[in-house]
Amino acid sequence: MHEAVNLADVARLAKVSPATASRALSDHPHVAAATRARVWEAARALEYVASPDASGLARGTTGRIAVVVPHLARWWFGAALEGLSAVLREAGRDLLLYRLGDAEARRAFFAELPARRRADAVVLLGFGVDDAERARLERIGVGIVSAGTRIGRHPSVSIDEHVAGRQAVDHLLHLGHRRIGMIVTTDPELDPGQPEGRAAAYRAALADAGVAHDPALTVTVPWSPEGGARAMGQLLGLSDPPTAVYAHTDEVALGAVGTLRRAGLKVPGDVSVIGIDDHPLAALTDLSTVAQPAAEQGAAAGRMALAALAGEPVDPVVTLPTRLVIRGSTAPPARAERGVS
Amino acid sequence: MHEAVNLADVARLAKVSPATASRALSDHPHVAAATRARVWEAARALEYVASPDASGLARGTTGRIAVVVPHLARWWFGAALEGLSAVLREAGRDLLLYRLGDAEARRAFFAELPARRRADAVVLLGFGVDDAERARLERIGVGIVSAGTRIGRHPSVSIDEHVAGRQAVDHLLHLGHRRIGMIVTTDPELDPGQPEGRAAAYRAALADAGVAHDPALTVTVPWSPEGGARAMGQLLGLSDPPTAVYAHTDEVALGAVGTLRRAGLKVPGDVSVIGIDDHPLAALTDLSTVAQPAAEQGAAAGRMALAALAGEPVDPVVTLPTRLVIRGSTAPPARAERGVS
DNA sequence: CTGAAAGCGCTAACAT
DNA sequence: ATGTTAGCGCTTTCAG
Repeated sequence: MHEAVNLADVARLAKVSPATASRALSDHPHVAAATRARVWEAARALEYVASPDASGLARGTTGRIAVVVPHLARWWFGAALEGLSAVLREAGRDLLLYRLGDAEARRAFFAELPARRRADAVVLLGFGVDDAERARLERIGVGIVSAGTRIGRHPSVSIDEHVAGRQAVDHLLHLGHRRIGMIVTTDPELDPGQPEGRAAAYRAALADAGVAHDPALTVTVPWSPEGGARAMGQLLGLSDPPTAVYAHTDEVALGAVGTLRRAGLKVPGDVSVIGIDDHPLAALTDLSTVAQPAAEQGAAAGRMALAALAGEPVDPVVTLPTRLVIRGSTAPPARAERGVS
Repeated sequence: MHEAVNLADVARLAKVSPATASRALSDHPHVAAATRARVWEAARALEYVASPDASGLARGTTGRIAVVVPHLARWWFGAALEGLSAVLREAGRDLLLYRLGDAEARRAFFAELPARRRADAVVLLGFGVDDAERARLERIGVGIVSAGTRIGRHPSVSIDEHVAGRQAVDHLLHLGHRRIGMIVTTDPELDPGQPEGRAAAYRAALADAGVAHDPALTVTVPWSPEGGARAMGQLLGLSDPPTAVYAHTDEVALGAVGTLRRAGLKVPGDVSVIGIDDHPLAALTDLSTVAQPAAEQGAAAGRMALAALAGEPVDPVVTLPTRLVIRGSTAPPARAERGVS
């Protein structure tokens, strides 16, 4: 626990002024090579680590990026955060994590703007904000970027929800399914636009295939694997149950598969199931899905934030591709009921 | 993006000196109630948020806690981080997140001590460090606490790995299983003590039950659900395969279940499977397991760090309880092969 | 109870 | 190329 060593100590040991030491350590031009070497050597010897607070104060920046997330224990968020943290680490920026747990934490965050003066930029991961919240956020006075959702006109990365939904539903249609159920999951904390896009894709795909839309086949439940299980139960209770089910996320799809198994039904023999995400357990449980690059979205958001800080131009909207991954949970319906396309 | 407002602005508006404004805002004694109210009102009007860097510089603290994790996309880490972040938020501390991805990132972290001067305490989540790393860490000069592993003599929270392992294996033994396989998962990034404890429990449980230890029944694979799948394949290839399998984590257990299903075997009819964790998907897939409180471990670590900062006494070792959760993946062996206990 | 002044550790003109 | 001088925004003695 030896006492903190300052720039002054380094300067003294290197026999230069603090100013020169500072210049040498921050690789400024106009520093004699020999001097620079002497200073670095002194710094190394003393295990000197500059105080970012002090240099930030003097320079007017913090060296930190604030990252705001609504969840941490869900796959997408963890993966996105991994991508983001790797990019920030590479750039030598610190990551300040703000988790908006319940409604109260969320209200407090936007009311108290804790990120103010603490970060050079704010990255929002996977959740939308209302106009009032956006206004508050903008008062923090730093750049804003987001991944997985759009925040006003600020730069953002995400997938095309509509395309992802079409990839999933079109796959089921191609297999010959005509009676396709959809499990919509809502999460008050999340981006309201996400379920919308994925649900609209379902309706559009059915319409394009000439399949009549049956509202009974759409079940909405709050986000959670248990929700998926319950929703599947409801679909099975229908007088004419679906031969295939499209869930908005893999975790929910896995819940549905669980219910089917317990009901003694075969997947995909009796019912096909597809999700969206390509959660690590999807590969394991042989779940067909639409893969989305979560870590890449986080990384791209990080790069955009860094670019904005560097004054470089930033794409306002980056869309990353999704990919249909066909595994063993989807197959043609047992008795092919080909529609009159 | 209105210009940053400083303490000086607040002081001016409240017609007091910056010193008094500072005292009033930090709820010091010896400030007239009227003055205090005037200052707070001014601060509110200007949406003043103090610069933690400046006040930290002056006061000698940072208001931040550094949290170091080896992974983010795995359940335990996300959950622990959630518990930790909630506690820190409550206490008004900021959370600085350091993720040690690959070996290079890890080396850099310990070599460059980026947490130095940036945080008032360091919390290590779920991984052990070697002596050299610990020495470096201690040079950061702030308190250290850990969850999920022990770091020298620093305070830590965790479960009793040995007890957790016994709960799982004893359950299988109680059901009448005598030929029990174990899937050990190693992760170079993680605490080497963890697999040790869980594996030792297996051997001890078998010994106590008078079951001879067959080395062929222990398979070691690197951490990953796929690892679990492969390991199960190997166990199935044995001339006398196990009737039950104990996996060190649920994610791995689920991989094993996948392999069994693909092989056309029934769980638990043909083979019982149990894991450790109580991962959210365990409930869903009806996996028996030993539940461990991940979020609580993170929260406890946070509280310990805060207590240490406050100069309060801190328990050096906190052990949280685990709990056997019996679900549908475990049952008595088909042909009960009672041992000669 | 309040103000003036010094300083936290560093950087950025401004000199030389 | 290097040293000197001001602060960055806040807290904190030390005086009143």
